[in-house]
Amino acid sequence: MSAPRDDLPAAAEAAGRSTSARLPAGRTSTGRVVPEATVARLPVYLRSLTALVERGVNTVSSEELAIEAGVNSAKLRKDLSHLGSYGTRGVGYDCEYLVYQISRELGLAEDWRVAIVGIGNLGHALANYGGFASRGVSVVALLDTDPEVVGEKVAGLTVVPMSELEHVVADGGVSIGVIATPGPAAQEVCERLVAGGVTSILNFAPTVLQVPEGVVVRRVDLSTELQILAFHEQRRLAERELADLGTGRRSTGDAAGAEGLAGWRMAR
Amino acid sequence: MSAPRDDLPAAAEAAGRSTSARLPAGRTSTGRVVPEATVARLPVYLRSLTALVERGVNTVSSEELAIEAGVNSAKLRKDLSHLGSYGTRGVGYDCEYLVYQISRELGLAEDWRVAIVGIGNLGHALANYGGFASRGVSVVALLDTDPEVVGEKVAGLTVVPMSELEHVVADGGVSIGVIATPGPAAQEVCERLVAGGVTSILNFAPTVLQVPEGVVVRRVDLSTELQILAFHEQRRLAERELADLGTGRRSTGDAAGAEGLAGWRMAR
DNA sequence: TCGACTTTGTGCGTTCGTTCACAAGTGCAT
DNA sequence: ATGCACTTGTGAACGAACGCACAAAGTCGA
Repeated sequence: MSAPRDDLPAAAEAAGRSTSARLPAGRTSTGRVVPEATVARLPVYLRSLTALVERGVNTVSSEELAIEAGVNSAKLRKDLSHLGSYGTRGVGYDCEYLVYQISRELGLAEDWRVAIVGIGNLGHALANYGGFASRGVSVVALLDTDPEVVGEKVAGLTVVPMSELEHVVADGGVSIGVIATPGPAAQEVCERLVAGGVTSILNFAPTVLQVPEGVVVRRVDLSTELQILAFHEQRRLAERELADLGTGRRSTGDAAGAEGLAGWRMAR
Repeated sequence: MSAPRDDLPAAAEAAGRSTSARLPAGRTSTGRVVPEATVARLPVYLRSLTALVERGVNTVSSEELAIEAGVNSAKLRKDLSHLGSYGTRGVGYDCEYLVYQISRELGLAEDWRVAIVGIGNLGHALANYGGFASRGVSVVALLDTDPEVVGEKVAGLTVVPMSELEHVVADGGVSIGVIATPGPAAQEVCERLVAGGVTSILNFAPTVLQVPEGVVVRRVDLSTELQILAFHEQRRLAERELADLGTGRRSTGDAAGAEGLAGWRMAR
């Protein structure tokens, strides 16, 4: 049977806390260094794991979880090894325990408060998105300039006017700001968020924000994503043409066709 | 004058990742190879450049453009050098010409057709997003299951029922699909899109899609992004606590406060 | 207790990406 | 012309990330 590590919510302290004097950027509470690339994948693993738990799965091997998460199994193991040795050789990983450990690593034990600025369609979508409400992150404020929108109830919260921004952010203990405004407004909103004490920003506006040192910004840009896809489309097209020129029909073009379809669901 | 620019910690990796099999790093029409990391930044440069053009700027140096785009100038130059030698030493780059070259490289000369599946709040937001309508990418179909939504006019298009999917995609020459459905529906939608001939997918659902070889998937996941920010918040918190332990209260917290604000706008 | 089998954790070579630093080119003033 | 100020393009060093392959560590059945 799987290793019964029953130190779930309790042993957060026992686990790490080497509390050595120096902790240069990059170290976590456990003193380990978690590479950025790994951090970016942890949420994916977390989601796959919670899905498994809900399906009643107790234990999962790196191979299975890797398929679920769409990564290489060696990479998965290395990623997890950065958090500690939480697997059991010959068995795999205890799903629930791993969920707990990854959550802890990501800082989802605390409850980070989020304010969303700009309650258009996107802002609505974000506010209503139940996905993160569940753990670690809770939306506590919605703001907009439009008098039509202000006062409206969205996802159980009342939209407040932009003039309240600093107030709401500072008093509400908000540390993460989400910008879903049109591009031109983004920089100013950003500055006001930071002034209110926000130190992390998720920016959906098509703008590169200028922020003071110490503030982390992540940008999500729809048209950027589409343009990257366009690039790949074009490249594929060029390759196909080139291939056709040569042997008639070999290589990549087919992969997207019938042949590839046969095996595409092997994972599951 | 310390640089106020904050290097985005994870910019390169960020949200999207290609699920498809190793595409042999893109060759351009000229036979050059453009690294993925560069491709991911080109849209940002493109946006900065078009903004400059609109402001009436003719020429820009790598240093200026780099600030605008939030990257290191050496990186910018190397990125651009992958497209060819389009700059003039001692002068800089001709904005309009560079816009043209980057557009061409990204494949925005062609007009890629996009279908959006799932017209909830997010789907609405995407459909109405004017940003990409302008160049290279045009939304030609909206689909949803909900009879309430089907028939509705959004952004000048009528929402059609999901049963039409393969038909609309195949006949409409759609090569890029955007999935904005709830998680559970995503995999099936994906399969049907591919069956209709889509070879690139932008997935907003919280799911890892299984696709046949040759199909490129980029994933944009809100809660993933927030969890990454939570990680950084936590790390910063830990560091601050540790710093306070040492010298009383000269903490990094101040950096986000008044002190940092002084210089943060120098770029502009 | 033993041996066959499974799966983790990681050392290592490779590839990819970033940054530095500077030679080579360009325009301008003199 | 000549020299100066400026900026590109890139070689080279560095660093991060990937993935293979395997020893170590565990399980399970007899």
